[in-house]
Amino acid sequence: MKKNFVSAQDVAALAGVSRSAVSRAFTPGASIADDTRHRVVMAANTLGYQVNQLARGLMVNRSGIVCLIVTEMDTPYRSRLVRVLTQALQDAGNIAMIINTDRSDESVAQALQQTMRYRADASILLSGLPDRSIVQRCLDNGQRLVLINRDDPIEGPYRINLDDAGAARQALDAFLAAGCRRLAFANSAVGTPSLMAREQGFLEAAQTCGLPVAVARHGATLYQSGTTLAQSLLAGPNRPDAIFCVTDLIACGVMDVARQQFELRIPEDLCIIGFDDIEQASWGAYELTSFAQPITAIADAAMAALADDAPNGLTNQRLNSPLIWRKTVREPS
Amino acid sequence: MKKNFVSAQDVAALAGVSRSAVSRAFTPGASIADDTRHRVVMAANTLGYQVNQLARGLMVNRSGIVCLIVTEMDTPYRSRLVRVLTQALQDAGNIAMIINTDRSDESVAQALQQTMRYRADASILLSGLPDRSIVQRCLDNGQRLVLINRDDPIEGPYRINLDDAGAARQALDAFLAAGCRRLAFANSAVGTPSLMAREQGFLEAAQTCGLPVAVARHGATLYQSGTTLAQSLLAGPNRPDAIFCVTDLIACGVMDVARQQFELRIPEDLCIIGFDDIEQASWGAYELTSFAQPITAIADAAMAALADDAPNGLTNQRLNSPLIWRKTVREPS
DNA sequence: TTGTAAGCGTTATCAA
DNA sequence: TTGATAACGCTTACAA
Repeated sequence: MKKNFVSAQDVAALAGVSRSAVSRAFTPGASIADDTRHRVVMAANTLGYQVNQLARGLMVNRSGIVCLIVTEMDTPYRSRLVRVLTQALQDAGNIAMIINTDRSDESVAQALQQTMRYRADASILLSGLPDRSIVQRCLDNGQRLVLINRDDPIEGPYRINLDDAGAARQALDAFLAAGCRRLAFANSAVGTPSLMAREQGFLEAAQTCGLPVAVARHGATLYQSGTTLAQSLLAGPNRPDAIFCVTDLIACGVMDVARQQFELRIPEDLCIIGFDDIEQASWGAYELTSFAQPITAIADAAMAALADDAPNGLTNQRLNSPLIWRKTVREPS
Repeated sequence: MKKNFVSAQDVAALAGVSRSAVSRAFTPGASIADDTRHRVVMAANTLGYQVNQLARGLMVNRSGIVCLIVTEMDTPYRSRLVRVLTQALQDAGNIAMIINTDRSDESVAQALQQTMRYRADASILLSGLPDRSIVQRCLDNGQRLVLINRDDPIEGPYRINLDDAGAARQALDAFLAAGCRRLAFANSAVGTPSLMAREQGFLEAAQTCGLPVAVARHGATLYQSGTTLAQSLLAGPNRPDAIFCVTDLIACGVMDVARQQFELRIPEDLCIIGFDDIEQASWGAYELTSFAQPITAIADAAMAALADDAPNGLTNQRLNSPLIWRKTVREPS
């Protein structure tokens, strides 16, 4: 039989006060005499009492729980975002629940239902987007919804996005300044809005300059996809001298086969730009020039969206991802 | 004013039944007529009702919440473990809460208090260990406690550990077979029990063979520490020809400076073994021979410890980490 | 099989 | 400032 936790009742008995006094002792700004609060706290400590947030949430209609719904959270960028978000939530007095999903809308819908069962104050979606009806249901029940890097045209939730197209243009400029003319784009096959926005932006910018772009799409957004993408891009007749990779993970894969299999020097023979600025981008083996995800800004925006007095003007934030120059693009001479 | 969620009351009213009927409709194996259950479910669907787990937890004295207490969760090994654990919890019908800590016992103690406030059924500590009194308090309140890779001699919690010393011996054997004689050990300065067990095991095994080991300790268990460790180990007069790195992250740092700064060939001039088998270990730039964390076995053991009928014999599991041969150690010829 | 009523551990309201 | 009492949304005897 499972033991019960210590309750306010127990504390009240030991301290010789009513249970409301115990409640007040743990409510900031409640009207209670210093003396009684002291007695209650003493009793609570000897008993090891902790306020039951489940019961408290029932009363105040606010659980303090925020749900993070995430795919592939063991990926460098994703895990860093999760860490920063959970930390920010903690600092704000909330607590994070994590639900893993695959990319299917159905699994995200299930996650959102779970979120509602625990009466989470808010859900933050790091990937995936379910049916509009379930989104609406969350909203109807008073749950906040924050979408990160989901550029879908959906009304209601707060949305935090990057200027992917702008970054893509900047990447093109960097390549042109380095003297590159045979351009390529290495994408995964998942087709997420933000990923496609990077491709689209790069293609359009190149078109403006009258330059063609070889684009390849393959697999998940992982290192392994980078290796096979490099094989198809570099084996062709008109070998590119610049590849914009939709993600650092892919860029690392591209670099490794470019060097080891095709014996290319980077950046002399081939320039590379990635996206995310994961930790490995700064490692000696890569020194990858990459656009940095503004993780803290994203977390700040998310926390602002969760604040009680969140203004309506913020419902669609677009943040910039600065280009971090390292050694995979020749500097303009 | 925050909106309320739909309650069983609302559903009962719409379905024309009592609230207990609603409760029964969502309790597996409850005695209820098919017809009424159907009516209730219909009503629940149109209203978007989800059982309130907070209130439910209050009644059944079981929240379904399991807390993961973790340091540096954006590290490759850690994030993979968190992903697998959260997934396993989900599959078992539980839900994961995440609390970040620094390594201080105080912050872990605070995390455990938070865990108790949410009446988590169990807490899983991936790092850090607080005062025995707070541990005891969790246990007293009926909360399960699982410690992963914490080799502390503490009674009560379930403990899941690796055979670090055995792995260290195996590493030594591999180096010896490769013809290495000038041994080194690259450790971080954090001094976690499992990290120290690897060092200790390596030193003792080497001593048995009468071989000295140069050991260096520095910084956190991160890539950057590997780079500075390599600098101090490789710059000396009697340059090692084999380095056992306490962690893959450190091994990657060591490899990058060994190659780029000291122009050493791996494994011809220098053999390296790591620990964890993180994803990057398999990347083309490293191809690191490393001991694999048995992540799924760890998760399975943790889930077994959380099961209602968890036997007592399991309280101290020790798992093996197989050596994954890649290309940083010369094969015995 | 069903509804009524009590109880879970809180906070909020209202007298005292 | 304090204690009694009524919610909160659920489950679970107990009767019907």
